[in-house]
Amino acid sequence: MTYGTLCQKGFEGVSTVGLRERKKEKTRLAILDAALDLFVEQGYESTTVEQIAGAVEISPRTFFRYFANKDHLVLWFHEHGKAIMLETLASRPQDEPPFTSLMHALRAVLADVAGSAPEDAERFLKLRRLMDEHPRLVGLSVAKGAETEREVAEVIAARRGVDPDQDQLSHLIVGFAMSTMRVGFECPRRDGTMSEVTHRVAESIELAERSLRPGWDLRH
Amino acid sequence: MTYGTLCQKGFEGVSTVGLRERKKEKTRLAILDAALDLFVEQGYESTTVEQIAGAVEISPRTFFRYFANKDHLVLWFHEHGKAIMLETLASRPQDEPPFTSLMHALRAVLADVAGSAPEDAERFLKLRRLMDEHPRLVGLSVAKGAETEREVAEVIAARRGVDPDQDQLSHLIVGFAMSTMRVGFECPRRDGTMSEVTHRVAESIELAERSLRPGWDLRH
DNA sequence: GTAATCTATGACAGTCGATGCCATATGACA
DNA sequence: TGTCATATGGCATCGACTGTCATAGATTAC
Repeated sequence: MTYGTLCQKGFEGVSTVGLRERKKEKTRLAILDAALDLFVEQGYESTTVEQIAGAVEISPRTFFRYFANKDHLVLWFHEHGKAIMLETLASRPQDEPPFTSLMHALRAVLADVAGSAPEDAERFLKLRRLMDEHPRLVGLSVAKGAETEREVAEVIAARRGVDPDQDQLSHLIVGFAMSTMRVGFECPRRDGTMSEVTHRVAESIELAERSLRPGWDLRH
Repeated sequence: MTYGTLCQKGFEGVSTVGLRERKKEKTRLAILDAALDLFVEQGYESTTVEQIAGAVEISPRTFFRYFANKDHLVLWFHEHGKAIMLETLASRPQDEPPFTSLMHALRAVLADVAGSAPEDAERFLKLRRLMDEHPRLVGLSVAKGAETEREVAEVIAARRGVDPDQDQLSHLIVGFAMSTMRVGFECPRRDGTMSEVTHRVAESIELAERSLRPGWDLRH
């Protein structure tokens, strides 16, 4: 599975997908690209939905049928990352130490991003540059990440056989894992290429693993 | 220093503060309390600024002179927490391991909240219950926390004598510390008393310290 | 192929959060 | 008391959304 999967909804053949569906996905990406370009040009706040809609020649009302709100343009790729994370997690052996599984999930997300189609990679990097200049977007992103964190914590708690509302360690494990992820993806500021991202994430994973006591995530 | 400090701006005597200042702080708290009650009653989203303003008999325009926006009602106590955190951090010896200093800062925030005046404690607990029911508010809170995290990371990097844009470990240290904080403060769901919060935060600090390798935050 | 049907879109009106501007009221201070 | 600073309210306006309805175009049934 690659980063572009979300945009294509599988390959069951044209007949299943239909003209309608394909056109919708094309429009969605057109909106996304137009918006990102406008954001880079004139900033996030000062770009209006009306402008974005105008750039792709749809009505503002239609814009909101593709993206629930303006923020979703920026948070959109999170959905995909979350999906990969949960899938990977489900595929790991139940008796693997949770943090190890989470690092595998993180690597899977990274591999997916790094291996995505050029246009998708472009979008990803553009978004990342955008966040560098707009702290508010980082906030949005982190908040979305916290949502994922909550979900993942439930999975981890279930796997450890404890009640997520009682067990702090499950939350701590996931919290540390998400911190590792954020540090890897967010702390850039050099050339901003995909290979840099890959390198940085690998580095932060290594750092985290070296920092934790062996077996810390196995206690009850 | 107690949690209420922000609401009173010191004790240099009435003459320095003046009627104006005192009235303003009284109004600010009145708005806050009215808003929290309305939020509990009818939810965050469905409470309008007009209603809040009406409840304290001010104009909506004036509301925005006390709180930059509706979200600030909820994020307000973060400012205070951040201030304590940075103060505590500054007061710790430069050669103390960074994570240890951060845990001291966390304990200071906790002590402040726990030792605040009854009305302030009430506000804090009410807010916390509110967040339990409104995921969006948790998101706001986390986003605000991310901002703090960034600032704190700069302090830690400076202290370690490294460039914050180059050194991932500084970010990881602060990320782990903030995760510990969130786990302690956010994972509640029992009686919702202040003593429970105290207990939970202490627990998460202990858990974090036990999980990390001694000296992990000293490497370069 | 035509009719019935489903659905994506646009237009419009309306709500709410937020901001700038100006007039006025009220505390501060000499 | 009079002057000055500032807190407030009212108004106009913008921009993000949302509900509703009519319509055009795609899909399916016959």
